[in-house]
Amino acid sequence: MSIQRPRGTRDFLPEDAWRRNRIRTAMQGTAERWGYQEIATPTFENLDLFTLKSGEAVLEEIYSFKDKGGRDMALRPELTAPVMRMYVNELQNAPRPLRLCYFGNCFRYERPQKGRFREFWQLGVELIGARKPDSEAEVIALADRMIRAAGVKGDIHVGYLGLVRSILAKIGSEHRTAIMRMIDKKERDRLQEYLQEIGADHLGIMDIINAKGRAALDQAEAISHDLERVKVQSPAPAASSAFSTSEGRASARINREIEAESGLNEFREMIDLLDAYGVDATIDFEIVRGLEYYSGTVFEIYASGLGAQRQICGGGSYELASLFGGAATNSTGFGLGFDRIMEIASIEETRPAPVVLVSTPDARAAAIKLAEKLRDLVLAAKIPVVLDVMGRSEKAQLKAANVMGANYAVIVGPEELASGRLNLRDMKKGVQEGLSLEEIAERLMFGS
RNA sequence: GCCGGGAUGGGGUAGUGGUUAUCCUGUGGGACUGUGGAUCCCUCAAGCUGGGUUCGAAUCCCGGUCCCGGCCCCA
Repeated sequence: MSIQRPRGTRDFLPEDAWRRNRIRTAMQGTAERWGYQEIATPTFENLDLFTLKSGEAVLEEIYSFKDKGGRDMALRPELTAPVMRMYVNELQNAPRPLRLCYFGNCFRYERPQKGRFREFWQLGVELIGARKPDSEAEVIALADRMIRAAGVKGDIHVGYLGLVRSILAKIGSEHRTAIMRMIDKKERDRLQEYLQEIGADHLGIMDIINAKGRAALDQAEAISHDLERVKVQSPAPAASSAFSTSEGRASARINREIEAESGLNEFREMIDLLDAYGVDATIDFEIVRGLEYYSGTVFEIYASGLGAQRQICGGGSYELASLFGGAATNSTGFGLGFDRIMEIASIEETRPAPVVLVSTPDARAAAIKLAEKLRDLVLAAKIPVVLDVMGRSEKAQLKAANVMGANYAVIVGPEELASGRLNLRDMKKGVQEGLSLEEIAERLMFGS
């Protein structure tokens, strides 16, 4: 019995690995052309980093362990927290804004299913320390372009937490988490009942989440305007005093209130900027992305063809730097589910076929040197040049070349070495021709 | 954590209680000592795992592992 690979992990065979690399390069190249610089963080971090950001509840799904020094460590379950930790540790004095991108494996102890694995890859960007509407529009537009670079079409839904939060500020704080949760879960009926029970059904929450697109924005503004005349229900603590910086280790999920100003004008500004980028996005206040460190615009992108796990991207503006001990800094970013992208990515390219250098035993040493030279000559086209290492007959070498998918073989024996003209064999046409190594390289790269 | 369907050479498969475990593909070699793909021959190589039932289990039953799909969750 051989050893099996761990549950929820995958092996990537040469074809898979090549495809993954192509698509990763296409998407990351897009980010780099927008000025985002790649960074990398450790595969494991102190466990606290993640419980601080996401709460103790994540412990159930985190790969955590004690190292030999007794420290609590965790395989990273996501990349935003490590990136922000890195920012706080060593980039707080870097010129603003910071445009960072990353690609890395993450780990979650979950039940595998379509588009969900225990080791998975996230590709994302963070834009740190810039003005919100501009940052948000740029980041959403970039997400759109990166997905397109992979040949994927997604539906972008953009929401805004400020409005819902400002409505919630008028409701007793004990109801807020439950309401946010029901919105996120799309439990319309229960939400409606709940709002009626607590006498908050006149505040417009249902109207907001039911409206979609431009109409939603107009509706939001009307509701926001009405809201100014609504009295705050008790008990309603002042929004900003609930979070005490002296308790810096509190989870972002608990006891942490982001200012509840509606800020709808900034959201509208951001939407107008998105138009300038030519991004087709649906305004959707139902997107709330549960966690409290999100501070304004949030967005998600969905694609079809993925079964139950349709979301391929999620992001928004947030403030995490202060949670990790830095100065409060606005950031906007997103993470893309790379494995889900791979499921639906369309690329037409095929990898370059190898060239096989076939030699007789007495020409082997010369063939090695010729192969080296030929690799340099065809470097730009990334054409692999391979030699036989099986001690095979010339016939068997050609057979192997055929199996490998080679379009050309270069045949080297005593006669070719004596004349300096190597035999370039076209494997498709079955014809061959005596040429110099340089001529062969030309032929391989540019055809005949 | 829950529900359903699965697991036979490297890949794809047949076999519903007794077979030297089927076939295709693949691997390496050969027929063919300087020229590939055809054909033929040889070779390599398999019932997830642990129990149970039985004279006898790949086959029936139970536990586990892993895979596929869904629920929960999704930072």
